[in-house]
Amino acid sequence: MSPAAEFATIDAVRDFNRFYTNFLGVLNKAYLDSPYTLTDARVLFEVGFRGGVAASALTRELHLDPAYLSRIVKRFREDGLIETTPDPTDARSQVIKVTEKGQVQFEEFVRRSRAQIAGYFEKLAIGEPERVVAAMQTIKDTLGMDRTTASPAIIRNHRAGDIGWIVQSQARFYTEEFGWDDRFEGLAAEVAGKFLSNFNPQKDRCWIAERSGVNVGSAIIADGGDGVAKLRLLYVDKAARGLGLGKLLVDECIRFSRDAGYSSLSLWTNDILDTARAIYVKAGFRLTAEEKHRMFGPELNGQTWVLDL
Amino acid sequence: MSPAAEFATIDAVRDFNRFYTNFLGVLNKAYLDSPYTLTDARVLFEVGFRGGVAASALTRELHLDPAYLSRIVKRFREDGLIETTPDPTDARSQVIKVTEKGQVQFEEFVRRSRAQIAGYFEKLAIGEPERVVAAMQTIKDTLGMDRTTASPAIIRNHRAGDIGWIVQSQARFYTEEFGWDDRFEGLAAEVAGKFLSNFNPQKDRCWIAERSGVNVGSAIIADGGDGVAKLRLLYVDKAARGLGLGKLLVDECIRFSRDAGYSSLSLWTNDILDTARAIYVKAGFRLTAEEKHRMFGPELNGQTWVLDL
DNA sequence: GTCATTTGTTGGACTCAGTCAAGTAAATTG
DNA sequence: CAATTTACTTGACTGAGTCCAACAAATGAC
Repeated sequence: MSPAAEFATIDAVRDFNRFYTNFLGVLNKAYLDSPYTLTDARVLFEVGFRGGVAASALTRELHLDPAYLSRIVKRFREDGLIETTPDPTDARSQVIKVTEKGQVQFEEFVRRSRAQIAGYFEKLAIGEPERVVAAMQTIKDTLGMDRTTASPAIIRNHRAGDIGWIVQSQARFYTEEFGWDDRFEGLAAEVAGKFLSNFNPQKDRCWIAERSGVNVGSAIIADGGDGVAKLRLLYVDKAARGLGLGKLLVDECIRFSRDAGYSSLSLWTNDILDTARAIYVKAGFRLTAEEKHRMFGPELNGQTWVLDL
Repeated sequence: MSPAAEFATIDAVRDFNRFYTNFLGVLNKAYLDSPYTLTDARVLFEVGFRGGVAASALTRELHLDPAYLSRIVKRFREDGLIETTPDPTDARSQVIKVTEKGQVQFEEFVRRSRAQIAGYFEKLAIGEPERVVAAMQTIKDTLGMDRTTASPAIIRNHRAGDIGWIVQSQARFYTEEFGWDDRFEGLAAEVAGKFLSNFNPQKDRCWIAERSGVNVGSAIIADGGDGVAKLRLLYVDKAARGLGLGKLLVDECIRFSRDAGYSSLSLWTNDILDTARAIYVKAGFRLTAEEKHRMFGPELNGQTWVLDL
């Protein structure tokens, strides 16, 4: 970073810190009408979340004074929220766990905290919460020291709005990356719309890859007739590349197609999409047809791949 | 947001809050080896940044107790960091300003704070600081928006991904609000897809209402044949209701349809959508047909409205 | 086996941040 | 003009959190 840019960047961070200090201050009022303080809640949360922590780990994790923590632990033990047992591997240390009563209190904290945030998010436009979460993820992943603990992705079936999301994200990506025009989005929307309109749970399926509530990938299996399943709209967002999500989605598609009784699985793609092609090849697909076209503006090499099930 | 998606999103926010509380805790140690506290710094910063503030403004801005602030101001005055002069327009109030000495201390605070953050940023890869700052901007703009003084909405033509956004936002809204099923999203996607596939700039148009980079509304005019324009997919997001965007979009539709040489403008809607209907009535549309249907699950009253141009 | 280190616990003094109540003086409202 | 509200000030107080010192017991390093 150049020094000039540095000041602007740093002051932007300082500005954000002032803003977020305020924001957190408002949120933390949630604990006001309980007999516990914010620090109490943080300790109980940490103990409840992991299960069986040493006091020394807590002081490091939460940046608390050992003396202070010791007193909090003592109070919690007297209140019956946690119990401590000596650590068998290190007799100096002790293992701290929540009791059932502690678990109840812990869940109460979680409930309150969630309600607070939900109150804020209610006022937001569709898609805004996801943008915020994605931004938070970016900050945490970048500033957080240990890079290994990025939150994992899950794969689930589609819900309301997901089809629209698929169209939107693919259209943006192919337009920005390859300069495809409107017609691609039109085709994607039509394909996706027909998929939903003719949806048959036995023969059709849509998978969404999601990470901390944000959609990051998709794949669709639709009935192509004559025992052929069509794999469509495979996509993994830039933010989630390199995690093997593409392969996971394709595997899911193959398994489902087999179980649904299809005899083969077919897909249409364009040869510029290298990573996707690599996944198809690895999964055993073979190229059955190829033709140049200009369906979306630039000249492209359309390819049909087939896998016998 | 659906409740299921909500938990993942909210817990991601809670996770970030825990992380950032820690991060801020570390940063705020910057004031430790100065004779001033974090609150002192906040006060001096606010006074230094604006110049000539009333005490009451400070209490509001920094969420401080008047008594508490009064003492801080007193101490600062004794230390020669600030000076207070009576407000000529209101003798109860006083104007607080930094002295030269105060300015020096203020700059020292800024320097320290910057050094702290710079220390963190030194370890980052090229481009990462910018990503972090952009993410912070997103969070601040989304959460911190004082929605009353919010940046105004603009209306523009569609871009890549907007059609997908329309499908997504409408599907989510009608599913959550009225319990409509998948078939609505399917129909919306097909309609929107056909619109793009057959797009004719002379006869078709799509408007997007946007506020600080976020889509908040939409409307489409498509050629219905026989000189009839079809108004479709009118939508204003929850976050932007009450700003008259719906009317603005409909007006835009009417003007375009007239200019494009259509003889009438027709639209299909459902009677439960009260605010939309009010807009149509006001614009001069008249109800020409009505029929009960169950296209999207619950029983609905479909209505066709027409405006002669 | 000794010595330094780590993991806790306890006591006491202290500061910071904030609350509460009461009071003064000016401004605003009816 | 009286009553209420607003802008501060002061005193008395509290509870959260920090700092320091001392201590016990176990562990690790050499």
